[in-house]
Amino acid sequence: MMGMMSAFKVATWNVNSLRVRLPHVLSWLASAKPDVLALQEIKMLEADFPYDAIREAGYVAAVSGQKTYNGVAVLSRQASSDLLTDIPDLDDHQRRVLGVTIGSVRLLNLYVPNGESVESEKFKYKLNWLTKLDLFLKNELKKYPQLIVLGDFNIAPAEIDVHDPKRWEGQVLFSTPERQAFQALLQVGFSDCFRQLSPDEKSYSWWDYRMNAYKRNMGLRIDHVLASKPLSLLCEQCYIDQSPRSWERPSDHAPVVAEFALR
DNA sequence: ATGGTTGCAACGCAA
Repeated sequence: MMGMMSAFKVATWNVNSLRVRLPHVLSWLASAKPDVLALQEIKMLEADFPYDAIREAGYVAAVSGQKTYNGVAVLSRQASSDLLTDIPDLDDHQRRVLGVTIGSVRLLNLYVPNGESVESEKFKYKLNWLTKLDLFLKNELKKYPQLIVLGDFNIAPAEIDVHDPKRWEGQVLFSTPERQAFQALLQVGFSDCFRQLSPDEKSYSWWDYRMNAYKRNMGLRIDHVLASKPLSLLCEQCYIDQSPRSWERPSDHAPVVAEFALR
């Protein structure tokens, strides 16, 4: 109907192998019923993607995969179009990016490099990757006013996003250059939906498999949904669904969900 | 306390 609002529910989840986590994804889709689910670390080739199971669940899939590592996919109820798998001017064989258009919304699903440690070459690769992303997003915002950038950013933006900021200070995922890179992304014209709606909430999206980190709630908020300013005004809910992290043989990440009241 | 756990794939690498 004319003028009627409809909820557009998007989610992001680093599944750490879709081969292992397919039952988790199917179960979560059935209960959460998002319009879109962006997956990271599917760790498989497109040829091995479980298209049939995803279709039977009521979703279509756009996939950018590779063998063994990385790999991203976007599941959606509506078909997606205008797929993009690479950031211009970033020569990267690692499959970490998937842009799609769904209805009036442009989505960019990201698996930002982990960085390993602040002393490593992978850390330099991470920072360069984020710089190139920044330049890319400036142009994407001009093309797509309704833009959502979501995924595993491998950055906890602030102290409130870390269970023990003192211990994590200067470490990868929470170092100053990474946090500055995250702020630079926001400065391009995005809002961190979770933090926008819950300024004081301590809620994490990732817990290390080691040291019983989940049971002790030793987590970090490193998975994010960023919305362009026009869209952020329409964001009505954003939350982290911790429940799948407590399931049998879980991913080390939990899904982050955001709901937008599209016109 | 420089540990520990998981996935992939092959006895190491990446997270």
